[in-house]
Amino acid sequence: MKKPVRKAAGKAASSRRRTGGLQAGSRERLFAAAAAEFAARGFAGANVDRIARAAHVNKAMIYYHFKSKAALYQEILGEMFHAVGERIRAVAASDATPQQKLTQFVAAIAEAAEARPHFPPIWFREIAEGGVHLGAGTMAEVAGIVQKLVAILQDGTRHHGFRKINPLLVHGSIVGPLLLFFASAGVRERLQRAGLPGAAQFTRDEVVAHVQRVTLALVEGRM
Amino acid sequence: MKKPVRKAAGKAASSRRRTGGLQAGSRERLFAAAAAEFAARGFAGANVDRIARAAHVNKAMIYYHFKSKAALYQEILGEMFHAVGERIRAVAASDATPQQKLTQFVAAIAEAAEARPHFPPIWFREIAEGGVHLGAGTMAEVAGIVQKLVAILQDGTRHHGFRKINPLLVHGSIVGPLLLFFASAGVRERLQRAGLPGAAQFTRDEVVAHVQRVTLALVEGRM
DNA sequence: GTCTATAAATAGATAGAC
DNA sequence: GTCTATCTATTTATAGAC
Repeated sequence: MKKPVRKAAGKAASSRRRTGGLQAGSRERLFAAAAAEFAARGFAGANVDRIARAAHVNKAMIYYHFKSKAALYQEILGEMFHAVGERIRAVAASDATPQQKLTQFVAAIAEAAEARPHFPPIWFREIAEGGVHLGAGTMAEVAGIVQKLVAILQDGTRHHGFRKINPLLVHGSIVGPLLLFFASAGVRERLQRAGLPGAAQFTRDEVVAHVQRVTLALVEGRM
Repeated sequence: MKKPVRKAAGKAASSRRRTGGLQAGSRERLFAAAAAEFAARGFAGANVDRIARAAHVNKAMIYYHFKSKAALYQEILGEMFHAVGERIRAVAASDATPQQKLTQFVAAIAEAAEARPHFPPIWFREIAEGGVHLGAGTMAEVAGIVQKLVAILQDGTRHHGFRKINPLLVHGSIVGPLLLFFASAGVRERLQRAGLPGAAQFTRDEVVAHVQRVTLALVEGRM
């Protein structure tokens, strides 16, 4: 329960840079394999042996660099939300209009989901689990992302004629459909085979454009 | 893998009716406890001992009436989707206008989620897992639910001036936000404490009304 | 049908050699 | 830092008494 000290001194600069002490490519392989495992099977269902094998990393090595399976999972969660946050902050910091920022906000979420395909299912699972694995830092990151959306909407309401609307509703209408789309490829594939034509055959672009239209209509009072 | 024969003859009518062979209240308690466990911990994380204890049912009894933990889970999934399907079929069968049916469709999903609070998280997890636990019957039920929406939209397009729109997009814009809302109470509570005011304080009614507005705007071409 | 006790397998975590 | 071997706890599932 004690925050691990970030092994400060006594370590000369080595060839690896900020890889958490792991060999250069190992951390990437480990995170990729672990993310896939957590996405497919959930935290409890994930198997460290399997992760180690898939990442070509020794299992004891994982436990040497991470306190536990939970710690590894939390680092992955943190890294994922940090990546999303980076994109969102870039959008919010630009000098675009609030309308443009909203459109970009939607695109940024979609791009983050595509860059890390395991993020949507993991996030779905974490929501289902009540967020119990989210550390304080990651919670702050998530809150910060939503805050950026709140700020865009506030700016829009004050200076660009946006309708007053609960930002959380806008957030839900953006993130809900997007995550659902990106997380549900497997289920949609099955639904298609179960007799639901078209379930597996609509594209990422259609969905993004659709969510963008809905978002703009929401703030422009067309509903 | 062989469909279990529905234990036909040789069993005189007993005092219990269609409880799957379990004592009258037991099946309800078992399903409730199991749903809570699967929702909170996922399929792999769910513990049959814990389920048995919470339901005041003997564990061996569970294995006597269900083939395995997976079979129990699948029955719960099936029961949940059947309940949703019943509501949706009632909506679709009415003689309301397509607009009214859409509004009722949204309300029906919300009511189903409230009647079975563990359904949204379980559905999120199942989506994340690629739907691997969905039997053919349940898949058909899910497909049927979406089909009802497709039919409402078709009727609307043909005879009520609805804009032509991919029904799956409409579906995503209904189900995504609704499930997200109902499944995320825990996370929103935590987000609120992490400094996101209002995250935990918007009501079911707001969300339902919002999704209803979005849905109507979608088909009426206001976006 | 219902229970107790337990078999059998799985998987998180670590000791200790190198 | 990295590995093999293993300890230990957990947990699905069932045998067998009643």
